[in-house]
Amino acid sequence: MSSISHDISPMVRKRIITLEEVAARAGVSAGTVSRVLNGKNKENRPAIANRSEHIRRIATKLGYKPNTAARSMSHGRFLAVGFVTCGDTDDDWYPISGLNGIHLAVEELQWRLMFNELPASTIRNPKIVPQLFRESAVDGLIVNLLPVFSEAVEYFEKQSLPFVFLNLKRKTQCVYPDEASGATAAVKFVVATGKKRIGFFSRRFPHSSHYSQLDRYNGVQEALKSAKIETHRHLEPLGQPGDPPMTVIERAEIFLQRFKDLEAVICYEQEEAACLTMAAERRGIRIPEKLQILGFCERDIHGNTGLPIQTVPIPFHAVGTAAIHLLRSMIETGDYRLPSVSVPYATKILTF
Amino acid sequence: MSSISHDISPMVRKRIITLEEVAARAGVSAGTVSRVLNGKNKENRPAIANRSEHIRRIATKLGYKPNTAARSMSHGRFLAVGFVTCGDTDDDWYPISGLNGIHLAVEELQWRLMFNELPASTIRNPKIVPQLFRESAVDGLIVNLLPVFSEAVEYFEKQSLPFVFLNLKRKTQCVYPDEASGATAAVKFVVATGKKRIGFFSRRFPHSSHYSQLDRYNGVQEALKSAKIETHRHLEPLGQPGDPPMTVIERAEIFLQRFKDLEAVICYEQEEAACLTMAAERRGIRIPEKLQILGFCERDIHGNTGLPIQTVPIPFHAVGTAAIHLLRSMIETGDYRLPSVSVPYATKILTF
DNA sequence: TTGTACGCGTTATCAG
DNA sequence: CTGATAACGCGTACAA
Repeated sequence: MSSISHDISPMVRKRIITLEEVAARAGVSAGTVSRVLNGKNKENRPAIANRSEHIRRIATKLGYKPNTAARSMSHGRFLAVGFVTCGDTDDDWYPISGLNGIHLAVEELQWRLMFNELPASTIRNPKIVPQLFRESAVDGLIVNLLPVFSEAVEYFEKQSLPFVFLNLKRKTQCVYPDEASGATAAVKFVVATGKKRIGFFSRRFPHSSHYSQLDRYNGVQEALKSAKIETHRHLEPLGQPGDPPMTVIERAEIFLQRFKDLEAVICYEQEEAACLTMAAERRGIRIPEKLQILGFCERDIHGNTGLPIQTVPIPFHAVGTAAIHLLRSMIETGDYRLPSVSVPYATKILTF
Repeated sequence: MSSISHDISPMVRKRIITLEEVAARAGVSAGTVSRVLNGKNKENRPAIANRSEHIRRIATKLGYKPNTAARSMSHGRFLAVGFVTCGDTDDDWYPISGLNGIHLAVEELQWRLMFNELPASTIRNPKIVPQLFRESAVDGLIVNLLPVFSEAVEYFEKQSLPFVFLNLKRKTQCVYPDEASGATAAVKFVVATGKKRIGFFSRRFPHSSHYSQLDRYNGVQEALKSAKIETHRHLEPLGQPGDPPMTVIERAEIFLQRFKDLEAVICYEQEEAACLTMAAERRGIRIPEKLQILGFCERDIHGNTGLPIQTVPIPFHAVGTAAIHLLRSMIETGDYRLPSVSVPYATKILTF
């Protein structure tokens, strides 16, 4: 069916090359090779520099690669950290850009990054010891476990590894986006385009389930107040407590009916923005001509689609990088309870 | 701002416990503890069973965890594999469900999973040796590198590790979804709802850049033919070769104008489905009442939003699991060129 | 700067 | 079934 289905050509399996073998070929001892390759010699004198260069060339030619397991043993540390997400099918999510940021910082430190999963059911079952804690393989953990964070924090405290939680707002051991700065950026951007009647739309009424819900909401209201613009164009909770949950589109329809004069809406997330757009077009409100819609999102996912939604990019990449830096401090100082870090939004807003 | 900002309680740092220490406490030798914990003793006689139980209890009490680095050294293999994605900012993507499937299979094997990035720029620059290939840390690689796959294949061949490509269709060393089965499932589903005039919409005209474009398109046409339904309700390439690229929404508008009688549309991906939905609503075509829209997607991302798009779930989870099984065969047989595996779609289609 | 020797924690071998 | 011992590959302290 596809036009691409060539064979992949044969592959040569290489034997593992050790320091010892490089040393033998170079006529020196393994210790010397190790020092040269790790730059622990000053190489002042030209004779030495030449010999060292020779050793490096041989190592390259032979395809020598240090064995990280051996290095870990001798070093007494793994020089590796783990990323932990929940892994529950159809429920797992994490920002890939966040993992990119983590990897970037890990690579700079010459560390390695393990990928781990810890389902909610495992956390809740005290009888199960997950893989992650049955063997020791890393020096610390970056944890992305929003669905069950309160239980998760207790759970990780019982372990002996340092850890950093992502996107959780506590006094210590957390790294999270500063939602107030994001809200401010969003409002400034909208105000700069001349809009006066600005709403906030979210799937739920901001409550305590995740800090970003309340922080974005409050941040928007405060920024509007600073700009002397009317606040609180937002829906209260709808329906009775026991009612079947309303879809986001239904809520969006009510929102648009309630606030007929809106010029712009800042949405809690991209999903709300998409639903609101759909609801608006159905009512004949043309987006973005008649109504400007913004959503907070990991990245600009609408490149070249033409979808009329503007994106406030959440700084997950920077969050990931900062998390590794925090974890590194914990590992190297031995103090596992360092204060949390709040990462500001960039002021730039992506456009379509 | 947030209502949640408690302190995290102090943490006790534990020293590393070795086999030797467990052995000392149990009054046996390290070798014995190792054998007992690894179940290499039959434990026939009750006295032995009791002693073994005692050893296990002590190990648990002391919080003994095998050191994976030491185990790797002794075993001569890392018992770990790497997942490789491109990591380019704003361009990186992989199905999280696929990584879930990989992790599941890795965990069952009691292996570990490393997360690696290999930017296109690194692959193209022969002078750079990336982290991934500067040290040896894994027994094999699962590679997800679509943006540059042709160069990537050559690149990996030069290395000494076994590898499996995801979502690439070649004769060997690949695992990918069987798009024909997915197209058939989609068409069957739509036909079962009584639709007769069925279109196919994609951002680009199906070409060779990725096999799934052509395979989904052909699969749909063949399934339609089997169902004795008119085929080829699809746009040819639009515009001239040098023109600025058209947005997906613009293309969707032309599509709807061209095929006015459609009852259902199967879209190449979820993104096309979203854009088509938007374009349709703008023309007053109510979705899904007047037009049924399906899109292929990693998972049902529209849970509870009310967005009227139906999802054909791509079996990435199964692809990930199959990839690990294939890689395992390579590692254990020493044959790195095993035939590729095509993973069928489930027949179930998610609904909203 | 070099070579030697040892330690890291685990598993495998082998004699008892 | 057990204990002693060697081996895995690397880094490094030590003496030269």
